[in-house]
Amino acid sequence: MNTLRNKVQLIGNLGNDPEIINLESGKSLAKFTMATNESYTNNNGEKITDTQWHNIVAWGKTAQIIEKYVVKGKEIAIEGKLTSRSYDDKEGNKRYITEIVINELLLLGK
Amino acid sequence: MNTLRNKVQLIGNLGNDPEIINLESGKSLAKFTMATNESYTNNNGEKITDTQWHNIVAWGKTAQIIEKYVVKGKEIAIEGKLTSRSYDDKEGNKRYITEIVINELLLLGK
Amino acid sequence: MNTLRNKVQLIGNLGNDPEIINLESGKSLAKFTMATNESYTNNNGEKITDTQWHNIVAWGKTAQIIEKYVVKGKEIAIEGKLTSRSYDDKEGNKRYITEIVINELLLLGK
Amino acid sequence: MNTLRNKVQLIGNLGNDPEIINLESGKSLAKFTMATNESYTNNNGEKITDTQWHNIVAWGKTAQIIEKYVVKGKEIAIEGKLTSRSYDDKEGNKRYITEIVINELLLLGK
DNA sequence: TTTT
DNA sequence: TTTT
Repeated sequence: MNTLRNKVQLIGNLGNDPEIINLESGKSLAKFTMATNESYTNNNGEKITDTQWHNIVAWGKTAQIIEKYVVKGKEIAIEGKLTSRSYDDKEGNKRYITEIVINELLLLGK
Repeated sequence: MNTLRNKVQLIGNLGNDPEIINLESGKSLAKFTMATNESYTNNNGEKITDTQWHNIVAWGKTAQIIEKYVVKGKEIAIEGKLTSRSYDDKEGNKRYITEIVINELLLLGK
Repeated sequence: MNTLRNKVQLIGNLGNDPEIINLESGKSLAKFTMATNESYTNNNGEKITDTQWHNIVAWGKTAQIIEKYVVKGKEIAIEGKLTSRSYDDKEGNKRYITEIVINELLLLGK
Repeated sequence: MNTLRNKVQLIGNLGNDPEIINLESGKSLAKFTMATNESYTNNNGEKITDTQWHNIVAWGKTAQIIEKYVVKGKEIAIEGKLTSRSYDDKEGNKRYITEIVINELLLLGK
């Protein structure tokens, strides 16, 4: 609900195998990183590739589909919500991380 | 080009007046933060408001429109690209920041 | 589900008051038309306004929100699915109609 | 410009080879139909497939890419604008057609 | 760290 | 730090 206010859509490839976490509550969680690749020719006629890496999180039924079908290198399309949170690192410093929480997943490629 | 691979859409309000930066190259740049608000009722019947804050960047003509018409509190819709970059902070630590670079802007409210 | 394959997003205004239909099954249905306005300057320097009209349909809880809060002229944002169907008109000719079935609704303006 | 107000995103397959039209003005135009497939299990436990067919139009450089790389059956992702227009059929009756004019094209599959 |  |  209210996904019209905060929506991210990415098409790209996984950089690693998903990490599956089974919480004590019985819920499961999948985490992985995903690359989006854009290539274009700049003003100097050079071919540029811009790769962006994204932190992805999925819950529940989507996490289970990911556990079953999604591996490192796989091409997927996702839609989700952009979220940021802070945590304290080992040295006690406040760190910020931005993650996309998946609403919908599409398996591409083959 | 290739915006289908990396697309963010947000509808929300500015948390501060945009910072306008005129680069030596003649290009201008606008930076601000934007909140997206989601409210829902949780399993305990409590009304929850989840506010996410986003770092927004705009270049060129869009930066000029922002300079003219967009102020703290203003409601806008944007579409852009999700980007992350690292920089070194004052203590020399590597820091990461995630920003949305605007492709398109819509002024809402009045 | 599977909304990534067929998604329409519109921001615009209602052309008429929504028609609310209460089906015998107990379900309710809202129907209305909605305009999207685009204005631009063409190659001859003339200011052009292109208005597109869309047939919108909503079911269930969304239909009830529309019945309560949405009237002719109101500005809304919607996300939905693009559908086409055929029917026979009064003269017995096959006619085709394209409609957007709402997944999500946002009330704009005030 | 102003694509935030009227945006369609489809992922699916071509139902026919694109028709390429070279206008006297020197512009080229590509036309084809595209299916989006949704499958789900209904309340009676039956597996349902809902296929929607869409009329697609592309101009200029996108039409040239389509001419080169896109054939019947090919999987593509598109983003475009929802438009409707009327024309008179052979019997002189006013007919309406809804088309999606492509802004952006992505070739999927292989 | 992916992919084309 | 916004807004409803």
